[in-house]
Order: sequence, then C-alpha cells, then structure tokens
Amino acid sequence: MVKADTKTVLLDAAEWAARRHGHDGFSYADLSKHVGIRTASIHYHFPAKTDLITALMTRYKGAIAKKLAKLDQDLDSSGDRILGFLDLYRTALNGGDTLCLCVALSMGRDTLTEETLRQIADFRGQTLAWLQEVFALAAQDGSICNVCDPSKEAAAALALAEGAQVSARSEQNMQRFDHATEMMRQRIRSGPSAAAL
Amino acid sequence: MVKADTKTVLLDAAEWAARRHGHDGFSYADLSKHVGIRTASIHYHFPAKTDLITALMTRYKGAIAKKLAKLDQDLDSSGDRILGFLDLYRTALNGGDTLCLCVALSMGRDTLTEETLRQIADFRGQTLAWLQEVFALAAQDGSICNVCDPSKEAAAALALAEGAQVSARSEQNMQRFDHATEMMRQRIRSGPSAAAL
DNA sequence: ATATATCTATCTACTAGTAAGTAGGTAAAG
DNA sequence: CTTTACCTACTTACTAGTAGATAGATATAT
Repeated sequence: MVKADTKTVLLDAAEWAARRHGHDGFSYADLSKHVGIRTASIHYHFPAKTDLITALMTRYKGAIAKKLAKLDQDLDSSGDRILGFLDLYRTALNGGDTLCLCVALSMGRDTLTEETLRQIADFRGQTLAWLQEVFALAAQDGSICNVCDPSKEAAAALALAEGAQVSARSEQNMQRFDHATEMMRQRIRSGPSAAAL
Repeated sequence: MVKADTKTVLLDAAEWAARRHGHDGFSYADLSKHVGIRTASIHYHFPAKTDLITALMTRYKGAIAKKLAKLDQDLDSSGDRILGFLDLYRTALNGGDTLCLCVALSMGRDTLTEETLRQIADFRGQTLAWLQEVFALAAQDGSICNVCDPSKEAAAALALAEGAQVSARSEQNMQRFDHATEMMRQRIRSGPSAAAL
C-alpha cells in the first residue's frame, strides 16, 4: 500500500464523521477539510451524498462480516464468541466518540433513501443471523446459561449491545457500556478455554 | 383547557419533531408550519434552539417521572412494573415513528450544549434509579427470575429498551421491539395479578 | 515518433435552498 | 402606556449539488 487512494481516504473520513455525527451531522465541507480536496471534487467520486452512504454501508457490512467470521474461526465456544461480539461493539465506541455505523445512521432515518434503509436492515439481518447461530451452538455446548430460543436471544443481544453503545456514547463513558453488558457476560461460563460438557 | 397555549403547542411540535428526526433533523421552519406562527415568532418564546431543547427535556423528564410513579402506584409486583416499563418504551415508539426523546437527542451529541448533555444524563439517571429499585424489590417478591445485582439489571434493562427502540424505529416495525424484549418478559412470573411467594 | 484525442482528478465559481438568529414595527389587551 | 405576542424583512453562514476550465497522464492514429 504505497498510494493513498482518494476514494478510500474519503470513505474513511466519511465513516468516522457519520459514526460521530450521524447522516445529517456531517457535510462534504467536513470531509473536504480532512481529505484536502474541495467539496466539488468529492462529487466527482461520489456524485450524491447517498452514493457515499451506500458505498459506506457496503464496505462496513463486509468489514463486520469478516470480523464475525474471524470470531468463528478463532473461538470454539459460543460463550467466547459472544464475548468477542461484545468486545467488537465496545471497540466500535472508540472511547465514546463513535457508534456502530448502523446505529448512527438509524437516527436520521427519514433523510435516508430507501436503498440505504434496506442496507441498514440488511446489516442488522447479517448480525442477527450470526448471533442466532452462536446461541444455537450455545444450546449444545452449554457455555452460555439458560439459553432457550436462539432467535429471541439474538434479538435481545443485539438490542443490548446497541443500547449500551448509545448510552455510553451520550455520556462519553465506556463504563456505561461495561455496566449494561455485564449481566450478559456473567451468563457465560468461560474459563480461559473451558467448554462445559 | 380552553386555550391552546402557544408555548405548549410549540413544545408539543418540537417534541414530536425531535423524537422523529433528532436535534439536527428539525428546524424552526418545521415548527412554524405545524404551529402556524412565523419562525421569528418562535424565537420570542425560545430565543435560541438550545432554550427550546432545555425546556423540552425538563418537561419530558417530569412527564416520565410521573408515569414511573404511576406504575409504582398501580402495580404491586416488581414483575408487573417491569412489564409496565417495557410498555412505556413500546408506546413511545408510536408505531415506529418516534424514539424516546433522550435516545433521539443522544445521536447529535456534539451539536448539543453542555446543559442539554447534563439533562440527558440526568434523565437516564432518573430511569436507572427507578429500575434499580424495582429490581431490588424483585429480589424480595420473587416475581422476576434470577435477579442478582439490581444495579446491573437496571443498566441492562435500560440498554435493552433503548436498543430495541432503535432497531424497531429504523425498520418502522414494532415486532422488532417485541422480539428483542420477549426474553425479558419471559423472566417475569405474572399471572393476571399473581405474585409468587 | 509525433500529433490528436480522450480520460482522470482536480480546481474555481456558482446556484438554489435552508439554517439559526436579529432588528424593528404593530395590534391588542391589561 | 406598557407589556405581550406576534409580524415583515433581513443577515450570516452553511447545505448539496452543478458548470465549466485545466493540468497531466494515457491511448490511438498517422
């Protein structure tokens, strides 16, 4: 990687800005400052803001898919995978500065295009599917307490993680996230690599 | 209530708009259309937008405090109170159109004043304190399963409710909320008015 | 090889629209 | 005769997006 591709640099800046300020909270002028080209030149790469957002969501979905796949690869027990999932959402807070892109965009919902809305739903679908599989595994490997319905578990876990992010960010206090998610972590029987059964 | 106090009508319109679009997503022009006075006249009642938001948060905090107190008054078991709490957050969705004001404002965090940020934290503090008491009661009346630490329970319950709101609203689908909160409801032993023990 | 054409990525300069907020005036009511 | 609650008309600043020019690289044609 010798050359800094302008498109990528723009996407990086836009992702940061969108996750900090939401869709309505950042402008091409903000990106212009960070990237060092004029606002008009940004329109060359992304004709309309919605094109930028679409590209952003596509890239983000892929990146998260990779991270979830890596958790599957690196960790054997469902409990450890849930811990990894929580850590993913914790890290995404960047110390209370940024939210998950999906959560950040969800706010300005009715300035978004249908396409973007669909992408956001898609993204949540991807994460829910992953979580559901992990909880289904949990019913077998027993590394999470009291699992009954994987689908409901998945929905609850995602809502918990997203909600914990929102309150942590609004006070710029990571402890809020940790406090809200601690019960979930306590349900997990994890010795360093212990899988009961 | 014979007379429609302009200030109140403005606050109503602003609350609806803020809960739909967030802080950066509504303008005095929007309020002007709904209320029927010019944007400049709104400045008469609320000199700056931050004054509007401050008044909004103050009123909202009081309103929710009343609703929580009413739950305490009407319902005896901790389980029923949590069900009431979840229903409060469900109702606040208005079919997927609006969020809790606190959640809606949390997004545009860095366009808000310190005062507003403090009010948001205050609001969450109020709700957390109420939840914590309910879960402390649950440890006694046994109407909620597996309660250990009321403080952690409260933080988790609030994050769950807020997160469930966010995903329900982003797809304008109340089922998302119901699905995400169903596990919480299943922890509650509630016959029509049954308190075990 | 050289002349011509096209492409890429940027620029300056602009439009039309919206934002919050201000100045100063007015009609009515206490 | 002053206060209340509104108005018109305005300012300053920012928004997304467009038009048209340009410098430099690359490809094609003769």
